[in-house]
Amino acid sequence: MECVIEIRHVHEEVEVVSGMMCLEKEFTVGHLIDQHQLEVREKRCIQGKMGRPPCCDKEGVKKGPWTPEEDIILVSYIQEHGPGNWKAVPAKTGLSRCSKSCRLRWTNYLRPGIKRGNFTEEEEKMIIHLQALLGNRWAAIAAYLPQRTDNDIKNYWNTYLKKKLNKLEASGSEGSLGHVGVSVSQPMSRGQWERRLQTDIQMAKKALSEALSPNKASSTLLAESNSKLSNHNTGSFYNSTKPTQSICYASSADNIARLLKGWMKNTPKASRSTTQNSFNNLAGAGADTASSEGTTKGSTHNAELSETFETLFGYESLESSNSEFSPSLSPEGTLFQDESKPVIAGIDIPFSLLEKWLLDDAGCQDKLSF
DNA sequence: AAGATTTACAACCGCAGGGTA
DNA sequence: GTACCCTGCGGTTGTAAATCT
Repeated sequence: MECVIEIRHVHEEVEVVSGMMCLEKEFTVGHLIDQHQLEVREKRCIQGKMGRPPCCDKEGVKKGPWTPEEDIILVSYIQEHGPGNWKAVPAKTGLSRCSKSCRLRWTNYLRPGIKRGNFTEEEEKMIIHLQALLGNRWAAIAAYLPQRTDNDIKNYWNTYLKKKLNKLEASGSEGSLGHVGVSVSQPMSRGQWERRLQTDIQMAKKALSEALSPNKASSTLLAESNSKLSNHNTGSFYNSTKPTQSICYASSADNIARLLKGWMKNTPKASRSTTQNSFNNLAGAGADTASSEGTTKGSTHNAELSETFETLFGYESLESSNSEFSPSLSPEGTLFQDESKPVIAGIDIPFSLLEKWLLDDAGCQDKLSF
């Protein structure tokens, strides 16, 4: 295929004025892409090697942090085709990323419904409860925290909660976490270990059933979700000293949030309730960032990108966009999380056999009105 | 103020499992 | 049955930002 494209330079980027890239995806006039992307595509055109580069091929596969431009390309592709078939994504988007990287970027960052920022007290409790019950099965744990990714939870556990629990254990204080019966690895005899395990399981069962009770924790959880991120540490149960670092990626999260906001217009009420909150949080966080742009680097770039999003996708046009792209109706069902993820607010919480068994055993069934 | 250290989190890597030809 | 492809998961690493000395 002949590579014919007319462009004009706009600052660091190039704007497609006319023509078509040598990709299956046609970039419309006005589409802004960065110089690097253009070079990559031009190079491939020249080499006649358009198409999918081998996944994880060491050469030609970009690694490291994603740029906002790459995010735009990925999101726009997924907007058109929906998530899935990741193997084809690099080829079809021209991204110099392996399919895995694209999938991870989407599932851990760009996908709608992701809540960023500090974990709430309820979320923290849930993680502790579930980790005690399920171990390091982060995907399973994430299933009970609809707005958090397994990666987020895993990171939070490894960098913060685990240390906090170890500290509490080391100080000999049950502290505020004693009630959850959390196991903290420590040398102990088999007997001690078994007794401890039994206690842990019993307490975790109880704690989990309480945490998952729609009348209690779940409603609280959702209420928490509605609260502003800035209030997270106010009156924290643990009086968390974790520094506020809500949105490190706000410069682009703002843009992504604005883009994705359009999608939510097509989302049915039931699923929107939780997701919209996260968008509000996300957008709000972005707005917060914007409000303090004087101290936020790249704010100008940020503003430009926001414009780019509007230019590219236009919120209004999304009103009539493909309903397939509505998060709750996604083909994969993974726009939020995997399809097995329980709807915390929606009463229907499918438990695994193990969890059911554990909860049944604890006689907590009466607390769970599924 | 500057260097050292810690923290937080995005991203990568390797493996496992499911689907399919 | 099996080889291959694709995806998901959990462990780990790299690095920027924050904090400390």
